[in-house]
Amino acid sequence: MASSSLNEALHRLMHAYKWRLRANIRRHQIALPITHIRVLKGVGRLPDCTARVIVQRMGQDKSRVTRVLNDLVQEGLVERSDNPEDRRSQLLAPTDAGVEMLEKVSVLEGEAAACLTEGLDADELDTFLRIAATMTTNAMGHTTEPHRSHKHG
Amino acid sequence: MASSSLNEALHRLMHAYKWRLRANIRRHQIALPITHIRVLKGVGRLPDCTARVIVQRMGQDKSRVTRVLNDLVQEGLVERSDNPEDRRSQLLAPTDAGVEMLEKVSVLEGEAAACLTEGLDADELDTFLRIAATMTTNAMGHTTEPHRSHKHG
DNA sequence: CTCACTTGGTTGCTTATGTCCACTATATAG
DNA sequence: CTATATAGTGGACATAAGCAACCAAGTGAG
Repeated sequence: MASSSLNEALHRLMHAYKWRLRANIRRHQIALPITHIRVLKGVGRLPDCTARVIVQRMGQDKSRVTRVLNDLVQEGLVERSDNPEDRRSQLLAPTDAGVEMLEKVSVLEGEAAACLTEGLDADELDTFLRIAATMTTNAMGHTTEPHRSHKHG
Repeated sequence: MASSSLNEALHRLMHAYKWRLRANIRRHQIALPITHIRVLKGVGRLPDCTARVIVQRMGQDKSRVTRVLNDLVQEGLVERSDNPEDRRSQLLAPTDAGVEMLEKVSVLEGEAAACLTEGLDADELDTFLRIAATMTTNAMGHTTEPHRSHKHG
């Protein structure tokens, strides 16, 4: 039946996709885990990027983002600078090495996407993306919200 | 660019789906992690199930499956029995408690699937499943094989 | 039969990922 | 100023995944 199919299909797809990504990362000799790559991408793409922005865009835990960011700074791929508008936060930007890395990553992801979409036409891909987005929204938005920072009223 | 969209869409979908599943698991007071549930499902569904079968079906690491199975046996949800056809392996079957758990799980997954597919018609869902399956195959089958399971050539 | 090799399973170790909680410092509302 | 919300950090822990070494049992070749 459909429900069970969907669950299994998603699990399989997740696993396969991650597997493919990892394989590509290896082939390209990139020493970064997937999450780090995603965060780096965020930093590179978003203009006035702060940790908060990353957290919101990726739906990840704050502390996780902090740690990943620490790693990226450590590796010289990202730089923090004071945020003139809020002294609690810092602006994030990729270093030259970070930009270089981002180019590699772009290639890598392009390859992964090309691999996955082999045999699919643009129309199908489009449909898939649309449905995936719908499912994502459905999954997130239902019962209680994912993370409403603590409140006590 | 489509490739970037696909990558991000998959990441988001993965995250959202897992999140939804976890929320449902909590609601149903089931004390099993996702992987354990999947393995239990496999054991329940496949007739002459061994660890090897699970490994192949789920594409998971052998060691992981072993450990999960140990947990499930520990919790009294699965039983091992000697495999008359191969003394290296054991046949796996759910206990009564396991069957009971499987029923709960079935409900839970049904709910998750229902949540995800809200607003999608059967046709769209079907398309999604087909494309997801294609992508999974594409992702797995490309460069080097993960493990060439049993021989066929 | 023995020998080499394969296969099913187990264990140890390491990394990656995700979540919860507590805490600091700053911002902002009343 | 006080109370509370927000941005970020770090600790602790649970889950997930992978790799390598290993044992025991099967299998095929000689």
